[in-house]
Amino acid sequence: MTIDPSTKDIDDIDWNSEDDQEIEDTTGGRTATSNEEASSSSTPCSKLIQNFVGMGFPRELVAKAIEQNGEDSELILETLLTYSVLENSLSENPCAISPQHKPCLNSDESSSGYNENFLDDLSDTYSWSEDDEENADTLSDKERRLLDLTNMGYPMEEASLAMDRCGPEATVAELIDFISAAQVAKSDSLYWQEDDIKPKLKNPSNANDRHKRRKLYNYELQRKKRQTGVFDEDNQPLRLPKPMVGFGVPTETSPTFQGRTISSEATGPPYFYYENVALAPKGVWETITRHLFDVEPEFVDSLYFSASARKRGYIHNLPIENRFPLLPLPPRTIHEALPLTRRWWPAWDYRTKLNCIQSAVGSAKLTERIRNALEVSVGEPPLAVQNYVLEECRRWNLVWVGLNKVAPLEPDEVEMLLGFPKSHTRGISRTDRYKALGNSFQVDTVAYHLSVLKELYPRGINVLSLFSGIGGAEVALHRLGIHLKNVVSVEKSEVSRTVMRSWWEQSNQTGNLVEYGDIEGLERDEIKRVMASVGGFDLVIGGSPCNNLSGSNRVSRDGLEGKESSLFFEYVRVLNVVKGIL
DNA sequence: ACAAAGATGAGGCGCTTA
DNA sequence: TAAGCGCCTCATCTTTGT
Repeated sequence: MTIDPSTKDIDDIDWNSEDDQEIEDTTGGRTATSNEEASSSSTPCSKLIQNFVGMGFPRELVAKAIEQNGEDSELILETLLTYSVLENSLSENPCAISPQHKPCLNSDESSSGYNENFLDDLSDTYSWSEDDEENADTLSDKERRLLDLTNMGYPMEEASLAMDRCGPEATVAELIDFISAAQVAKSDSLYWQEDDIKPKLKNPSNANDRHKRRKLYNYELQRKKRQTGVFDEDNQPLRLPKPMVGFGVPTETSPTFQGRTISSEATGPPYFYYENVALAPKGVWETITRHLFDVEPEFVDSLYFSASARKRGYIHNLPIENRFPLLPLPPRTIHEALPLTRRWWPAWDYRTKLNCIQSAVGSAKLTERIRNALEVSVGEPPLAVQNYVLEECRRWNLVWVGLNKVAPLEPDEVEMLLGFPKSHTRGISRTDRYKALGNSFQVDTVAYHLSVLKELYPRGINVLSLFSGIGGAEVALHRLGIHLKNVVSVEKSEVSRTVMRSWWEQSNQTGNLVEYGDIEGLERDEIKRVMASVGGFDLVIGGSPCNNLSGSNRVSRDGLEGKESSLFFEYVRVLNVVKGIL
């Protein structure tokens, strides 16, 4: 362990001036809500069904809603209203029924393609009486106002959020004002527009096929449900959201969510941020969540920030409002990120995004094998050859660098795709560079989540960085323009520590860097001592080893109890020590 | 010794089809 | 519903070459 009291000049980083590209995520929606009365859901309550059927909802929908929500009448109602809103927004022009506030900001242009796709085919699937008000006297006051708003054409999620934010006494007019304000802040791009690599749902040719439409309808509902990142309290398997955008990404329309509630036990400071692979074996994320104060994981695929995919789960107690991305926004297609490949890219290789960057790369021999396979034919190769080449390209993330020549990404290119400065890992062996980079954060993704700290700590922060690797967290904070007062870094690999220290010096840091090698040897007294010396920690950040969780591991994918991945519990231990001392 | 190449599937999910 | 298919995955270990 060493302390480096650097006394360099103020660095000349181009602080991205304020929140230029700030995207706000105040759109309505709902997070997981506990259904207190769901315990006896095995007996479908016919009275309950009658009640909702009496309101004008189709019986089959009511049954389905009960199936989904148990017997919590409020949840059932919300689900049914969601069906209703979906129905209304599809069967007619949503804006046409909107009041002066124009609630559907992004439906004018962008949703048209969406509708054309398949949703308009759902329009006449179900019908129920339009005048729900007739039955409104059986509803609570809250439910009635919710109905009012949805009948005006406001999305259910936004109406619900507005009611929660504005309190029980708010008038409908006030609620409308809130919703409108939220919508103004909303991005107008739609996530299904651009980057849906392979749209799985085709336009059903027979629009009258009721059964097919039902399937699509259910699919859409499930999608909406997954978007909220529902985490069932009964230890139900945790489902990954699709699209995997967590609480929102800058480049896509945010999923609807309703803020979130974090237990007092989990509330910062200190803020904590934990990361690992999204596609871990079953039960792993449930366990991780349980040990991190039951905070719901945020699953994000970095392909929304980069030209390469990276599906990761993040658990943190940071605010999720007023995030902003690093600028400039990085290229998000292969052609933009690697323009020189365009010239050689064959039309039959329709990849626009790279797969996840891993720690091993394809060999030069493979490049030769592929070249040989391609050179036997002039012009477009036979389908079998295409398939072989594409398979290898996908498996090894190869790009076209010459005629009939594919190659793995260069370390510099990997650095760029992951958001690191060019040559960040220069000076270590090529193999080590690939390995260290493959184990690292995607900087833009993490920075987006951490961006909320800039406002909270305008004078800089103290960071405890566990499993630092090559310093993804530090680079992210630095690029955000957050001054690093003290960084206490714990990293086992000497090679990675070298990269980190080298970056620290080259980026003219004015704070202190304290390095440890072994997290297991970092005991309570030492933590206490170092905290006293730096003045406590504002952020505890780290991604614990994924070795035993990653699907790529064919030898020892042993889950959280695996040799390396069990170090997750060291993260928990150290975090709790820090919380205890603070 | 060091670096590159090759061999080594399971598991999970989305989606389609029977 | 269930079975089947396509796709992807922060990797490890041994062998070979320099």
